[in-house]
Amino acid sequence: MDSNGDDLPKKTQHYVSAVEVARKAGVSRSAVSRAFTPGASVSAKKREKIMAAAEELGYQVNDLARGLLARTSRLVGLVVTNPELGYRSHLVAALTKALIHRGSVPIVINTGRTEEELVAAQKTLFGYRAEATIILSGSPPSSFVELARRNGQPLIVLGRSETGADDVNIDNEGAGREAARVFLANGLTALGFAGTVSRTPTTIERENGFCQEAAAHGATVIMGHGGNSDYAGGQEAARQLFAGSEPPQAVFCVNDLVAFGLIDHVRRHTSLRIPEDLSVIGFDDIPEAAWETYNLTTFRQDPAVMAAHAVALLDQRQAEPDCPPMHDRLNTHIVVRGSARIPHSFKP
Amino acid sequence: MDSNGDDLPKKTQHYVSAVEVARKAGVSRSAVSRAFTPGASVSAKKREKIMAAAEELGYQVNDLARGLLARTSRLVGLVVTNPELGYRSHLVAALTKALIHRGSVPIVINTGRTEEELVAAQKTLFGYRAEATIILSGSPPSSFVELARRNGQPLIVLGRSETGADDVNIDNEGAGREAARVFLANGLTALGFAGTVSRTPTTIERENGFCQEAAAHGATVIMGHGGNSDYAGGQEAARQLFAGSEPPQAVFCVNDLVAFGLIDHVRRHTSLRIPEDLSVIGFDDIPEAAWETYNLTTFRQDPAVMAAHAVALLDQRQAEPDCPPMHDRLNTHIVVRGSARIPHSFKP
DNA sequence: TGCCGATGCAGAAACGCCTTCTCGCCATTC
DNA sequence: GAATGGCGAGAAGGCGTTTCTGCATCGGCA
Repeated sequence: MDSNGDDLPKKTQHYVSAVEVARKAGVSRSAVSRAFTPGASVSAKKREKIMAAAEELGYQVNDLARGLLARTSRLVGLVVTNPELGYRSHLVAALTKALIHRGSVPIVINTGRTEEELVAAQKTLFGYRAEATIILSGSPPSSFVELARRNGQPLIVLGRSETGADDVNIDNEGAGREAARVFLANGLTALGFAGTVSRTPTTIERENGFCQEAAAHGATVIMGHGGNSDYAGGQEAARQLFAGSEPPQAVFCVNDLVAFGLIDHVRRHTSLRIPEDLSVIGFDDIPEAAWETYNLTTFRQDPAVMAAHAVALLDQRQAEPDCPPMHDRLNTHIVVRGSARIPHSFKP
Repeated sequence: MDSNGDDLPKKTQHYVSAVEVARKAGVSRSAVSRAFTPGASVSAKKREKIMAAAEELGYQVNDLARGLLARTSRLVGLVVTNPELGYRSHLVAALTKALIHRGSVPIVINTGRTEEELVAAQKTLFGYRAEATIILSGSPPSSFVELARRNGQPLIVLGRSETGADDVNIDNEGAGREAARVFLANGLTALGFAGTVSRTPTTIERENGFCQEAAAHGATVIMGHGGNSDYAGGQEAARQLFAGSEPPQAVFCVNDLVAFGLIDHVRRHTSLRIPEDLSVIGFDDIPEAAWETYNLTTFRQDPAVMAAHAVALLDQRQAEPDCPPMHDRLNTHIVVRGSARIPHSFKP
């Protein structure tokens, strides 16, 4: 028992530092440091003694100091808007998990997608010398990309390309085309697309693929655009699509949430049965898509896979800081459930 | 134009430091520091000049160094399991938003709820000298609470009391009682409770309140327990509840996801109509509860309010580091929709 | 048995970057 | 001419890492 004994715990209102551990273990400050650095030259006996002292004192290496010297921390920033919404909540969960598994520490900047807000987020992350920034929503302006490059901070953008940064994407256009093909192979030619007014590159690609493939086969596509790409947006799109005298026989929805809103609207306000009178295909395959009510045919976009690729891209970028922007494009595959008639001839 | 001119951007593979800003602005190092500290004695003109230089160079104060000196960072840790699931995704979103609004920077530790995992999360957060830790899932062991106290790091636990730390809670038991009262006032006496095998304090309180109130009025409650408190768990609970010859007339579900699973199971596998033959009440009021398919009567637990209270508690704790553990108990209120028959006499 | 060189380990010192404090100086201002 | 406010210079402090140097120990060889 030494002087800072157990009977005075109140006084210890601060973190213990390496000097205290050194004193307790009867070694030098640097020995403590070495004990915590893998591969450093310390004898096993001494390391053990130091670790015991550290454990007893509740010592924890100060990552702030460590990062100061290393000029980088293990913090990784995730910049995201509405992280609670649909697919994004799963992506955030998968990314935080993957990053922690990697030994990094995820910071989640929940903010808008305007340029100002993105720049503010970047400043915060620079301030903590974040190891990297991953952008899940919105498109970084080129100044953003440039500044990250200048500071040597990897920047990964999900769901956008052409930003000048590394990105992970999926084949939205291909999926859109495939959705059209599923409908067409069933003989359905009156098609609909349920999207949103505020179009993002992602949704535009899905729309383009779908419309192009439909046009190529002489099918017509009528468009419905809700306010947001969520449940209410789906209802609104449905209202538009099914208001006219010639409603579509099949609708491709920009994501699952929109599909749910659309389906519920159709069930309540029309007599159409799904999938007999109306085929619906969604996008994302969030867990709700498998719920019995919806039983939605949709395109699977596995958040864990996306997260793994983002992390892999980060590793690569750190290995080669100066190589040109890398682009990773993932494939999606359709998950067949009951909301769309699927032709026998069709192989996903 | 000085020597590190614009024609050699490649060389700037590092963060610019305060000395460089000082040199560029033609002022002293300390002036730069003063310019970035609110309330320090700098003339407006000089500050402006410094800010301009900082802007041009892309300078950002190193929060690692700042935190090292201050012995604390502005990082706040959120420890959470399955942050993508139901109510929790909304809570995480609300907390990150509230914290950022406050000027803090949220770290999200997505991990299990075992003691080991919680302790590992704590170590990480100590390492970065986090301003505070907020636990959303699981119960911190007493060593955890003690260590946080010793290190002077505020610790806030959501949804658990009796941990020795500050906590924010809701009146689960009262809500359970109210659910029972709604059913009873309708003359429904064959009641059911849909919960999970792995019981948490939160769910136990809801269950207790419900069962006690029912028992006090001579009603019987049969229990269904799914594996997890999610959709599949709700289906499983429904299977148990509706297997016997005397199914319940009304079921209180431990949360909305369970209610959805239960409702879907009932619709598919029984002929019972909701709410004519079966009343269902959920808990949380996540957005899906308002979807037309479910139109679920449920208890509202506003994530933004919960987050605001958590942040307020944090402010209070920082103002008075040594006051005894604080407990904040929020009320819930029932949101009446169509899944349960509501008696005319009933006032929420 | 005694000595040399090699080896491994420990301690001292410097470094990273910012904040804060103390002085001392200069230019205003009354 | 004295008082004030702004500013520069310099140094300390916070904490861990890394490099350098010195010392002890050990193996090997004569």
